[in-house]
Amino acid sequence: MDDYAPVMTPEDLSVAVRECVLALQAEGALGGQPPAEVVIERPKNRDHGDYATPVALTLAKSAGRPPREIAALVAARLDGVAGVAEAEVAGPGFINIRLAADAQGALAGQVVESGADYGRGSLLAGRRVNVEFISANPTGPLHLGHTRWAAVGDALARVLAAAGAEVSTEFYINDRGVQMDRFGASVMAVAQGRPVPEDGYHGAYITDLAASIVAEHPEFLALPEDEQLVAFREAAYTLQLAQQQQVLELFRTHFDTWYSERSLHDSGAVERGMERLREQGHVFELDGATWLRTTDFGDDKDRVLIKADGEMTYFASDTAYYVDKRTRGFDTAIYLLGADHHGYVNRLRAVAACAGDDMDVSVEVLIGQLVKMMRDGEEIKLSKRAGTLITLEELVEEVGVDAARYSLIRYPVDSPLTLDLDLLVQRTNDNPVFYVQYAHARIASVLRNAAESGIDWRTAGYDPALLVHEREGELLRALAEFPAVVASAAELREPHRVPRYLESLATAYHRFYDACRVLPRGDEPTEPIHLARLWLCAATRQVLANGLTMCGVTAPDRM
RNA sequence: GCCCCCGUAGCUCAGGGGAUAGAGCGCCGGUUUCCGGUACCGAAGGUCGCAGGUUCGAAUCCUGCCGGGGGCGCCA
Repeated sequence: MDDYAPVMTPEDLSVAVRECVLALQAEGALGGQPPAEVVIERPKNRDHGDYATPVALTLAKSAGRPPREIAALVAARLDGVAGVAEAEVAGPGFINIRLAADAQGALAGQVVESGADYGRGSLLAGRRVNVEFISANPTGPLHLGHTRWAAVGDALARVLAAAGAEVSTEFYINDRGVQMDRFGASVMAVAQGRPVPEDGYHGAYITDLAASIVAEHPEFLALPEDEQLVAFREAAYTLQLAQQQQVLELFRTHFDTWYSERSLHDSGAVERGMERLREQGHVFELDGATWLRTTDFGDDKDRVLIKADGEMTYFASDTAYYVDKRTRGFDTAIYLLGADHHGYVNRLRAVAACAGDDMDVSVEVLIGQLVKMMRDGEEIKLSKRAGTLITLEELVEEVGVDAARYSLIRYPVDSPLTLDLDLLVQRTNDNPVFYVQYAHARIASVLRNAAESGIDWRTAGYDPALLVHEREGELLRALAEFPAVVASAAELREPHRVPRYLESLATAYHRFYDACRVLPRGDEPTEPIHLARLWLCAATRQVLANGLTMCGVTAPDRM
């Protein structure tokens, strides 16, 4: 495996085409703006070659020549490039390119050698990124609204890391304020055998919390009322937070930092944040309150930091928290928020600007639309009051972690999403996660069979020039796309591109498998083509596994 | 009133300025002596909400309108 032909990936091809253009321009054969980057497409129509580039069309204007003329020049030069079998002008000025079989087939070897690293890149190298998501009150179980973020936030972090960013995930614990007191009061009331206060929390979990706290600390009930409230509040907080953490662990969503709002206040970070804003000159006093002039930076109204009664607003905490993140060395703070928080976008951006940062770089807010659920063809109405709130845990129990995560990640976050529970448990093609996992399991099975037949494909190596079948080419080009998919998913903060890609890769594999026999039949001898196809299988398995891992979904060898 | 999101096949939805707009489901019809048929192939099905604009080129970018969903706090 050390003397196979050099690989020609789409990225390589883009560079090669650009070099052709630059050379022509340097020689004076072609005018116009030197292209910063050359677009390479994978044409849908096979008559248009393996790859195509519209570079001549984009160059035509600045070069002052017809696109087809430019395309002819570039194509002629491209014909001599190693790994390019053919380059021809088509249509209004596209250049259709066909790769040499060995240059395309060599990718399988590269993928297998790269292993888990294939797909990783350096697009975001050097960027320190904080991804904050969920950030629920520790006053109850995580529900469906949090679950989308648990999946998407985690996948986003993995995708950003794959693109080279230094990523840290963070959960902001809202453990301060009246909600906590209401929570504590609710648990205490139940423990005392009294009804929950009108403005309290009503779920059955409150009863469970009260019961386990009383079992552990019967002495709490003897405390004076105010001390008792604190005791129950703190004990319930500890239990509930642990429950959230445990469920998220189960959901394979890992947080590097659990950041307590209390610690933000206790550490003096709030004062430091306030100081930073005063230095920047955007803080002012009015009507006895202290304000931040966020309207200087596109917010529709100024915001109160300290109320006239001297109390900090929630906004003050948010602001200090942002400054704290920056102080901890993050270049970018990404926030994943629900649609009900879209009003926060301009506010957070303005906060960054008020702190002296570039709000287009330092803050990014992703707004997610709501999640609905269906069962038996009918929408499940979710209501806190009616107690039909679905928790993360219940969803996992019903459909499993893989199906839940995959189907939540599969859609752009800014589009509303309806989970069909009946579909998610189906082990059929209708269920995309099974379709992709099945492809992985199928390949694993082929590789197992190869090993059992004593075919040691890995040490035997392969001849990449043998992968000339149409379906082999399709599959190789699909594999070649993966790094660009990961890069764009990271750059655009759109992790859904990964599962969508995996589905197309699974299709390409099934099509290949359907048309190309991998293992020798019966007692046929092992031919070079079998080895080449085994490498192709192994490469596909690797990319499916890498992509599924990026989604936090397992890649099973058997199903 | 102001702000955000959405409008693409019968349904659920992909589609970062490129050639003849795609997938799954559903419907109709096919494919297997042997590697996982939980697969594959084919057919039918579209004024990409409407109207302008930018461009060599628009589902994609811009403006306006129509339709649907969500949101506005000296609350936390």
